Amino acid sequence: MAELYNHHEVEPKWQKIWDDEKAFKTSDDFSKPKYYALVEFPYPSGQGLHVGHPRPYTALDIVARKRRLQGYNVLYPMGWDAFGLPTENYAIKNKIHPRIVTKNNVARFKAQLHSLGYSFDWDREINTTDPGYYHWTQWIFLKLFNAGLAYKSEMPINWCTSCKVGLANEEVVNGVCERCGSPVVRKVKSQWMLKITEYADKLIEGLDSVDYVERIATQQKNWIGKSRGAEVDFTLAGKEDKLTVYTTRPDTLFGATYMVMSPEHPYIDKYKDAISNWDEVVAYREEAAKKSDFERSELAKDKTGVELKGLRAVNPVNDTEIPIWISDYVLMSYGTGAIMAVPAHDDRDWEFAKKFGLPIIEVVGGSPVPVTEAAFTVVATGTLVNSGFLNGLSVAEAKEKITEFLESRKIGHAKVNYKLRDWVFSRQRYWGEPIPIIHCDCCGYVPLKEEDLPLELPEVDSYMPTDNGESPLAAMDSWVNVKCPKCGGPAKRETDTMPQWAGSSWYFLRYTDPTNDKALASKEALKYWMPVDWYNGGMEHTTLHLLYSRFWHRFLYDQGVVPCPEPYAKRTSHGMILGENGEKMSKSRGNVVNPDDIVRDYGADTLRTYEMFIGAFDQAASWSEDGVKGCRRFLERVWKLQDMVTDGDTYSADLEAKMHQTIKKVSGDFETLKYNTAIAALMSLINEFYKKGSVTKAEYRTFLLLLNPVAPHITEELWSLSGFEGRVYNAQWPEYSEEKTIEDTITLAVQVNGKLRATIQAPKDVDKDTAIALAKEAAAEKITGTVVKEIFVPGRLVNIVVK
RNA sequence: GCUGGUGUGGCGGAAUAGGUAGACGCAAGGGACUUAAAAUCCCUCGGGGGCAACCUCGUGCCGGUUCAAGUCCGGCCACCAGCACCA
Repeated sequence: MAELYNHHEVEPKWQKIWDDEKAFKTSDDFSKPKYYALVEFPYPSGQGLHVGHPRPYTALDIVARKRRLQGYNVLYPMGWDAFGLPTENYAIKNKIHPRIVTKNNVARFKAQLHSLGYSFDWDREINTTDPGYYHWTQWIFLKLFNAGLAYKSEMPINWCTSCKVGLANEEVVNGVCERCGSPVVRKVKSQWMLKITEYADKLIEGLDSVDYVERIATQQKNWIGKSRGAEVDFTLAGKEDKLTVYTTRPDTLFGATYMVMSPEHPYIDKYKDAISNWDEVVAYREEAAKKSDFERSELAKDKTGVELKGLRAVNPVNDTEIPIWISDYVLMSYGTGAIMAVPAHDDRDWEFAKKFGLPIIEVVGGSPVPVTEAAFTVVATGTLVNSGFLNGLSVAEAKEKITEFLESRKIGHAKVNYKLRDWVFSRQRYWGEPIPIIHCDCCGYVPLKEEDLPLELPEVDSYMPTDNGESPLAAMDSWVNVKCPKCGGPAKRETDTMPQWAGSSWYFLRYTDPTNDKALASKEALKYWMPVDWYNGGMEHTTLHLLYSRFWHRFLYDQGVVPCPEPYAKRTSHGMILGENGEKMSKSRGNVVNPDDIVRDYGADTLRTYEMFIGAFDQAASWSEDGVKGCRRFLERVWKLQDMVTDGDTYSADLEAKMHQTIKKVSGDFETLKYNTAIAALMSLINEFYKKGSVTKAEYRTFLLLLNPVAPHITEELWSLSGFEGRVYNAQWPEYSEEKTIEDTITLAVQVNGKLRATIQAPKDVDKDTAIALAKEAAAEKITGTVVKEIFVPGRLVNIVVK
């Protein structure tokens, strides 16, 4: 009899052997077929690993391990996204250098990951805070700068009142800081910006060439928010200027009964003298300025606004004079900051018109209710009315015709707009990559020379950010004051640092050649390894990291640095692991599970198995300690299987089909995120072995191989105890034969009028007539009346239809 | 409001292409072993009816297509996620 399964001995033993034997070292042999599996590298926080981390890591570890058994050269790397605010805040609070904090956190994370038995190639470990790494982050920034895609701009930014730092639009969630939950206000600051908008189309088109799960692709498309329409010039009555608007419905131009400008529109000041109710306008404008963008949209229900009395616009298609209003429902940051209002065919304009008693003119017929009752916004049906030369046309035809008309008269043109904004790239913080730019009064912004990279973070006395919005680096005179690389005159360094997203926007490239000091990675390594074959990560990164890194990668492709336009061939996403009570795990809720405790009490293999068995991989799942116990029980049954092994180099006759079915099922499920059913199939198979009380050597061997990617330690131990050759990690993945997955004798369902009445046993290749004859015999009592139809589905059922 | 997704036992969840609903696991109940407990093993486990073989209802709700619907179509409802005055 075998001893009881002791994970305390088995797991560290094999982790050491794998390390010693360099079991998972990625080969530099570029002639072998490659497979690049990637999980998002963690931010090494002070809290240590969370039980959420092992879910994606185990999933791709399974894929990586399986691929190795299938003969691929596998790259499955890990590293640290280590710049960032929490580390800096911790450093400030505890007066420890962020570098030290990072080092300690990384050590803890690494030990935790190691205890889970992941097959990462630790020789390729990277760290974004390493100067040898951020050398190339800065290098990419210089490329962007030289290509005109990085620029400095005075603009209102999202300012987190607690972190004292500017945020990208993507980092503001419901008006508060994504990180700390504090209110975000608008603040005008000079910021480095990246022109991601220039890549909007390429980022949309690129989605067609990759295999992303549907919801990720759609979310990215919605975030980029491409819309097609036209810009139209309205003249200001009695003035030289034109008021240009953007609309997606140029077909409704005849229905424009008033205009609305954003309260920030420059024409308001320009035509101050013409506006007779100036005091009222100023009051409204001040009121609007006080509100954050969030409040403005929160208060969306009730429209407000003020008419600019004395200023009127002329509709270019019918020369009608119409009033101009200002209202905060029109945003300065989208389109032209002004709109033509067509209340009959736009919900917002309709509400505004109703509130202020403005005329509503129907120009698209087909509305189910009069347009005085509700706006008619449907585009698919409807024919133009009250619209001069557009009358009788469909909406689509009218759009085309009016655009031609506007272009021929030079009073408008087709125009595409995006919701995507440029990326605010400055952070007024210490613990980030210094931006390698020098500002010279004569030469402007001058990039550092490539040979002067990396520009290392200097030591400072205090990491405290300042209330005036300057980075702690600004106080370091000796570092700030330099000579201009161009003219040699006195100049100052940029003191803002890069956001955390910088280092993670290209890290997958570095893994291919992590120690290269001549380039971010060699051309050969990039050509061989890229693109990433399978990238899994959190849904929360869809409009942040995932979009940013696609942008950088596409840019690097355009620069000839990387060999393919898209970085990730396949992207999947895992669901969150919730607490036992179904709520998000958090300290305050007291429902946090520490993976260290699970590894200690049940073992790494149990944790891995449980997290894969917990439910559908892409959906949220609640933690259950009882569920963990169930998986441990399964592994103990696996352990005890060693006492049932009998000689036999083949599968036994009664289990042959089941063996082939299981190989097929497990092989397929590991590829399609269905880890839970793969494990269920293995449990089902082991139940068969127990029912028989024995398992042949061949069956046992296959079983261990199939289970190995999920539970690598116990399978490696059992493999070695059974005297199988070598190690599981470099054995071969088992094969199945499609033909053998079908049993010789199958069970057919017998239905009468679609209802199950009996089952029959028949040979697998039974013909229709025999099957029907058997079925009629088995369900004879139920067949009353005339048989009108007989249906035979091979391998499935017989259905007798009687009347 | 818009976009995407999900609704199946006491619970987590299964069910290629429409073809025996509830795999696998958990919990629960009963039994064996034990002085006892834990562990382990065996049995039961969607509702209702029947001693039983069986019958009947049942995959959020209403209708439809089909020999056959958890799966397809039409119309609702609920929940989750993302976006949200983007003209």
